[in-house]
Order: sequence, then C-alpha cells, then structure tokens
Amino acid sequence: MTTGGPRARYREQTRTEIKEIALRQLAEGGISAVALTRIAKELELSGPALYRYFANRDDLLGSLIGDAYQDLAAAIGEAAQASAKYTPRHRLLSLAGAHRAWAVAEPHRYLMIAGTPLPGYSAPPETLAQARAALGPFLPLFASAQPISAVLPVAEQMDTWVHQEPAVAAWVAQYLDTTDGADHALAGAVMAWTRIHGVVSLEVEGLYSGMGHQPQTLLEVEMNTLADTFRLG
Amino acid sequence: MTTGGPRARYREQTRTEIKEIALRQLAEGGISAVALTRIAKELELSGPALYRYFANRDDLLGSLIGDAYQDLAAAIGEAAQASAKYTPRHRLLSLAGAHRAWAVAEPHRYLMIAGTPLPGYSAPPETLAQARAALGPFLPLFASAQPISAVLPVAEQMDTWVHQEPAVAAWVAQYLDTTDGADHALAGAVMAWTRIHGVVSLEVEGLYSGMGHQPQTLLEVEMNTLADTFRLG
DNA sequence: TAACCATAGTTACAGTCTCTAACAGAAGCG
DNA sequence: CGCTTCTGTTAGAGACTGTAACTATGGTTA
Repeated sequence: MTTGGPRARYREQTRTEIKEIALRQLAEGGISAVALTRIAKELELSGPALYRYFANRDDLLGSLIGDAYQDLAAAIGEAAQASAKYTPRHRLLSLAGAHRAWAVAEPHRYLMIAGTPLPGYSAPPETLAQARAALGPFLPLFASAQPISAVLPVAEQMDTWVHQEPAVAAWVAQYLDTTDGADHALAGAVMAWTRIHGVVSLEVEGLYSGMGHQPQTLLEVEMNTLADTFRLG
Repeated sequence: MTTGGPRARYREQTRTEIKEIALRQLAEGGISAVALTRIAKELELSGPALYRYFANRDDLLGSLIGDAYQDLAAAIGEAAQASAKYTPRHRLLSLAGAHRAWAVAEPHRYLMIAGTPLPGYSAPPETLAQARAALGPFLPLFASAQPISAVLPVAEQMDTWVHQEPAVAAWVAQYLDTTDGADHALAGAVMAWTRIHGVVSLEVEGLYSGMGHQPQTLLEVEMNTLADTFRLG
C-alpha cells in the first residue's frame, strides 16, 4: 500500500534505521536514553534531519511502543498456536510463560508498554486494538469455564460491558466461536493479564531483587491457582 | 539528632520547601516535570543554589521516593491497626484497599516507587527496609494459614530464603510472634503484594481504561481468591 | 568584641537535548 | 527540460543539568 516510488522505499528504510538505533539506545539506557541528536550523530546526519522522518520524539517512541505491542502479541499468539491441542490449564501456563519470556528478554521494551506512561503521551487508538490482540488468545481458555462464585462480581461487569460495546463483542467473537461464556472468558483473560503483569512487572522493575523466590515459580503458582478458580481442566 | 544550630534548622526547612515544590511538579506533570531550574525560579533562587541542598536531581528524586515508601507503609500500617480485631480475610481486604487507596490518591508518587525504575538510579539500602515495612503487615495474616498444595513451590523457596538470610528472619520476627509458619506468611505476603501491584499498577497506569470493570471489584476478587488459596477464615 | 570560616548564595559557562526557521541541492515527475 | 517535492543543511532559540570561581553573611570562637 505504501509502496510508492523509490522515494517512499528509501524513506521507510531510513525510518527503520532510526528505529533500530533507538532500540539499541533503549536497551542500553532505558527510555530516557533515546535521544534524537545522538541517533542523528550515529547516522552521520545532522540533528534536525530526523524530523523529516518523525514529527518529534514522542512520535518515534510511539512507533517503538506500537512495534513492541505487536511483538508481544505475536509471541503470545505463537504460544497459543503451539499449545492449541493441550488442556486449558496447560495452555494458560504456556501463554503466561511466553508473555514473561518476552518481557524478560526485552525488559525496556516491556516497560515501555507496561510501565509508567510517558508524561504527555496519549496512546493512539491503534494501541487499544494491539492490547486486545495480546489479550485475545487468553479468551478461549476460559470460554467454557465454570468459575467459582467469588469471580462473579467481575464476570457480571464483563457481561454488561460486552453487551454495551459492540466493538468488544466483535473482538471477543474473533477468538470465540460462540458468544456464550463471553463474560467468563473476559473475566479470565483480564485476571490472567493482571496476575501476569503483577509478577512480570515486579520482576522486570527489579523489585523482587533480594527476595528469595523465583519469578517463574511464582508465575506458575499464580496461573495454577487461577486455573483452579476457573475450574479449568 | 540533626538539631544542630539554627543553620541546620534553616537548611532542613529549605530542603522541605524544595521537596514540596517538587511534589507539586510531580503531581502535575509526572517525574520528568520535576526540574531543578524551575524549582529554583519558584523559590526566587538561582539555579545552582539548589545544589547546596541536593547533590543532584537523582538525589532529590531519591528523597521523594523514600518519603513515598514511608507514606505507603504508614497507610498500610494504619489499616493493619484499624482492622486488627477482624478475620484474616477481612484484614487482607482492608490492607489491600488501603494500598490501592493510597496509590489512586497519589498516582505519580505510586508510579515513582512501583513503576519504571529511574535510568541510572539505584535504590539506597534503606529502600529495602522501607519495602519490607510496607510488606510486613501482611505477614501475620498468613502466619497460621493452611495453603493449598499449589502454593507449596513458592512456600518452599521462602523457607530456604528465611533460613539462609538472618536479616529476613529478623524482619519476619518483627511481625510474627513465632517463626513457625514463616514460609506460608512470606508466600502469602509476596503473593498479596504481587496481585495488588498487578491490579493497582494497571489501574494507575491507565491500562484498564476502556475496559468494562471496576478495579476495586477486581482487587476484592483477587484478594478473596487469595484468601481461599490460603484457606483464611 | 573582633577575627575567622563554613555556609548560602551569586554569575558565568560548558554541555546536552528538543525543536523551529530559513535555505540549498537533488531526485523524481510531468 | 523545468517544476515540485523531498531531503538535507546551518543557525539558533529555549530548557535543562551540572561545574567553577567568586562573594557576602552570619554563627562560632579566641
């Protein structure tokens, strides 16, 4: 679609080069280490030239955030494919493990999407879709679940949500054959996401340092107890 | 202790004035909005004067982080006192609610301690103690718990931890009369902390926006299921 | 009381960074 | 071939952190 002339091609290539250097800076020094001037220097360009490719620094970071979301969603999607034939409980552990593995491998990118939001940055509408792409593979695991009654308050809120917003219903329909059990599926997905984020963000932020447990083990326990709560097989 | 002459008093007062302005900047624009030059301008001082009071920007932020930890720990401690006579399950909900209430009331301060770590900032040793002060009140709730077997992997890791590090044993002893059940207590506290962080950080970071549930409800469900897992009364 | 000196403040400046303005050259397109 | 658009340049404004060198002041002490 954007395959215009050779000019558009060159433009796209320069954009990716810029992003590659930005990713390296991100990996080395965190988000605040991403500096347009130093990227320009490395490309042997002069500072303002970069503004031909990204409107400003937030635009560049937003692009990185979008890529990161997509990568994470892809990693989870692959795990979902690979584990499709196993039990829901097994698949839940698999998806959670894939989520954590990605985050641990790319801590700064994970923090960019799951950590403190940028000061003035407001996520573009696509972000919502990308977040839902990452969450979607969790839905089928809980579709036919029979959660214990303690979960009902959340399931009820999910029920009204899916009935009020057609976009949500459409999203759920992508991952579920029937819309039956959408409330349980959404409740399970949100709770899984929440617990995974709890374990993984504390690990990646280094707040578990000096504590005597392995995040991997904790994550497995969290997912197993969640599977119990939803009475997964 | 630091009550030296009048000079030390004035110094301390200026430090708190600086921190007050910094807190306002933090509340208004997040951590990146805390700027020494603008603090100086507001105090009608010239920029470099502030370096008499804080070695550098990280030093100032570190001081704010320490205060925030202490405030959060105090809020949780108060909730523990106020709910001391109730059931462990009720107390767990109470402590979690206090944690969340503090975070929602002071989102930027919460993100400062629980969010993306500062680039070059490495927490001073006191931070560990402060984190443990916030976690301590959770310990007694789980001291005599009989968790389901799924939790055992974590409890075992906690057991070796408390046996290997005397500092941890001492910390646990502050909140538990007996060191019996320290493994369950630590496992429960860490899991509670993890789940609370999961819910609250997603809420504060705005990642729940556009989702059809109330964080408060979700937090209660998370704590109730945790209480189930530990078979709390 | 007078001298002293640590402290709190100053200006000047170096260096980094974002981003705008004005302009120059070159590649593509009709 | 000429026009236009895109890509790049230099110059510079403005915000920020942090250092260096210097000055004034007020508490402490002989």
